[in-house]
Amino acid sequence: MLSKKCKYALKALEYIAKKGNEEPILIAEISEEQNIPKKFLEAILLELKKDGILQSRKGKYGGYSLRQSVNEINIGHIIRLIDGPIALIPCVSYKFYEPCIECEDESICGLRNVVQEVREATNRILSKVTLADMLKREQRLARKK
Amino acid sequence: MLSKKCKYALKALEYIAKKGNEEPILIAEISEEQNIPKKFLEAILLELKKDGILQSRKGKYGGYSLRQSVNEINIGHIIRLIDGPIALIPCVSYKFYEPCIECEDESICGLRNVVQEVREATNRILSKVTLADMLKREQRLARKK
DNA sequence: CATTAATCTACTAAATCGATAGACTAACAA
DNA sequence: TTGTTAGTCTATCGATTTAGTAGATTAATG
Repeated sequence: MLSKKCKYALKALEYIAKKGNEEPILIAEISEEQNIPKKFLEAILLELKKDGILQSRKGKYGGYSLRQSVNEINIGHIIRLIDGPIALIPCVSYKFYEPCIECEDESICGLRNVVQEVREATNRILSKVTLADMLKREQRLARKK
Repeated sequence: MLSKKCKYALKALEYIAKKGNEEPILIAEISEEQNIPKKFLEAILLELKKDGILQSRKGKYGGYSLRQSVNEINIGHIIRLIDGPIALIPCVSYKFYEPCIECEDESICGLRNVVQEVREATNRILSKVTLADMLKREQRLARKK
C-alpha cells in the first residue's frame, strides 16, 4: 500500500503541474488547497527537490515549481522515491535488490518466480505513466462523467 | 513488500505440501527445517487453519496437514489473508475496498486509474497461481540448472 | 534591515512487525 | 484415569515505521 506521504507527494505534484509553471507556489497554498499538513508537506517537497523533480526559491515571491517537465516525471519513480520498493520481495527488485536472508538459492525459488512475473507486469505499466499522463487520465475521466 | 510472516506462511505450506498428506506434521518440525521461530509459526498455522487451508490434530500423532488440495490453494489468497491488500491503494481493492479519505471523487482520480491497471495485471497473474503451480515452478527451475 | 518563505534539527504519539512466555485444552496410550 | 504430547489462547515486548509537530535557522527580496 502507498503511504499517505506518497499520496501527498503525488497530489502536490499534480497541484503544482496544474497551476502551470509561471511562478513558484507556496507550501502553505498547497497545504491548504490539498489538505496536507504543512510541516509534513515541507519534508516531502524537500525530498522531491533533492531528487531534482522540483526546484524552490526562498523569501518573498519564493515557493516551489517543477524542475522537470510533466512528461519526464514518472509516477513509478515518485512511488519508489517516497515509499521504496514496489516489488513484493526484495530479491526481484532492480532498484532495491537484496537477497532474501531465508532463501538459500533464489534461482530456484518458486515464490520469486511468481513475484517476478508480477513485477514485470507492474513495471510495464508504471514505467510508461508520467505526471502528464495522469493529468490526461483525470481529464478523460472527468469528460466521461 | 511481503512481511516475514507471509513468507513463513508460504514456506510452511510448501513444506507441508512437499511431504505429502499421509500424516500430520509437527509445528516443531516445520520450525526447525524451515528456520521459522516456533511460537511465531504457531500463530501463522492457526490463521491458515481458521481460514480452512490447513487442519490440525492435538496430542500424540497430532500436527498439521493440508485441508485443501494443492490445486485449490491460491498464492494470492494466502498473501491477502496474512498481509492484507495487495493493491497499492484501498480504493481499487475488491477484497479490502475502502474509499480514500483525501479523495473527493474517486471516479475521476488519475492515480486510481493507473493503480487500477496495475491491480488488474497483478491479479491476472496471482489469481491463476496455486501452491501446486509454485511447486512445479520450483521443479522446473531446479531441472534447468 | 525587516519581512517572507524555505530549510534544518529534533522530537513525539501511535501503529505495525517480529517474536516470546506461559497457561490451557484436546488427543492418545499405558 | 492419568501422564504425555502437541496444538490453542492470552498477553506482552522491543524495535521500527508512519504521520505529524515545534522551533530555530538561512536565504531572498524590497
